[in-house]
Amino acid sequence: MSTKAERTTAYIIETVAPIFNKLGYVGTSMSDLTEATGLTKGAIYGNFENKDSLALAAFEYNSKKLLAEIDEKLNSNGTSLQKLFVLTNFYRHYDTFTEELGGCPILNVGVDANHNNSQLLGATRETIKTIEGKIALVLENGLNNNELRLPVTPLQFSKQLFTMIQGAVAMATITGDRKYLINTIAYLDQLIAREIKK
Amino acid sequence: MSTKAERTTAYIIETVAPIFNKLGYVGTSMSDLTEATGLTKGAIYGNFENKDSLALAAFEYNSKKLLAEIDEKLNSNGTSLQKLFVLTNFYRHYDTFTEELGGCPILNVGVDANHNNSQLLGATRETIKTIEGKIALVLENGLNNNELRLPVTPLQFSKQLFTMIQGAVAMATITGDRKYLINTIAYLDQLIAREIKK
DNA sequence: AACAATAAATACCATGCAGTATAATATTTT
DNA sequence: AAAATATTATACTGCATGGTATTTATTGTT
Repeated sequence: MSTKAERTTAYIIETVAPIFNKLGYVGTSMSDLTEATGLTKGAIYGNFENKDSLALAAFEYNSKKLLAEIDEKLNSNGTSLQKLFVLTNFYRHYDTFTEELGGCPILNVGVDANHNNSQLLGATRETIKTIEGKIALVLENGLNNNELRLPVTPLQFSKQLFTMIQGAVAMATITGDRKYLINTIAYLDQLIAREIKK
Repeated sequence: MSTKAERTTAYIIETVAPIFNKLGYVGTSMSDLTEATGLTKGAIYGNFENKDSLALAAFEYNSKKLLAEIDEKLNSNGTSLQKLFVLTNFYRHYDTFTEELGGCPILNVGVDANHNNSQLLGATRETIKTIEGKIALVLENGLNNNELRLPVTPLQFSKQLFTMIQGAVAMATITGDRKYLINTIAYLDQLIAREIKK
């Protein structure tokens, strides 16, 4: 069984993660966090060194949730092509998935941290690399199994795919219109079916 | 000739615009602005009611610069298709263009303002609508001149195009890697040449 | 149950924040 | 050039910020 401190640490992180994601690093104040958690600053600073480390833990928490979900989709049963479609289908409803995270962590933290917090920015870049790698792996398997053909390297195609997806995420986030997600995913499904399916 | 106040107002806006764009609304302090402008708070508050109105003016300034550039590209001589290629070429070097703006105003302000400043968010959405409309107009002319065929409405295709572009902008911004721009634009040029050119 | 160790609450810094009233200085206008 | 006006600098609010030292409460151990 876990100790008290471990449990409150976990509680703080999961409570605080969507707030940091929504309001940004500077936009989030310690009082926002004490209010949301119902704890005092003493409790929070007893479990985290400072605001920085808390924000980083919050991002890692959200990042892990996202990566776990993507992993699950890409490890589902079926051919590489089917895995890709499961992934695109996930992103079709990405807005509802990211609701409890406080929005897309990559977009929000990536942009927010860009000129303000190099550590958070680095963590975001790592997450991006990881996702691109995961998709590339599926594509590579598809190549090896003779399921599909690619005009470029697997990693390159993965990056291209992910860029388009994140474009839809950005536009949907900023405009508040999920049609950007729906339409982009529809386009990507077509692209996959026509361009890389063998 | 312009009055003194008008000139300093303009000076403040152009000096302050990239700072707000880089650091975000909450991330930018009045002392950042007095330091950058060399003026005192008295001078700034003599020309702007508060931080909000200054941030809005700063965004409008950046937005206008961007819209003017896009207008110029889309009004260049040549066929609709050529105009599109001039536009994609502009976005290929978008990172250097937005350097003096402090980054892409749509991405930065859109994400930053999302849960923090509804007025700025509204202004960003307006800018997006305007750009999408401008591109759609070119596509419409292309249709009328029998230059191209579209699988969807001009506005829909415009949105799709812009989404992919903004995806590249987002990824390039977050990762600091302009290859995202280059590769996405290369893909879009191909797409335009193969899919919609008649 | 009593004690030791840990965790959380309280009360408090120093500092930076947006914003303002007023004084000083430019700039127009006469 | 002098007077009126508009513009900028100074000095100062009140408040919120991140962070901390210390006290109180809770937990785990003998």
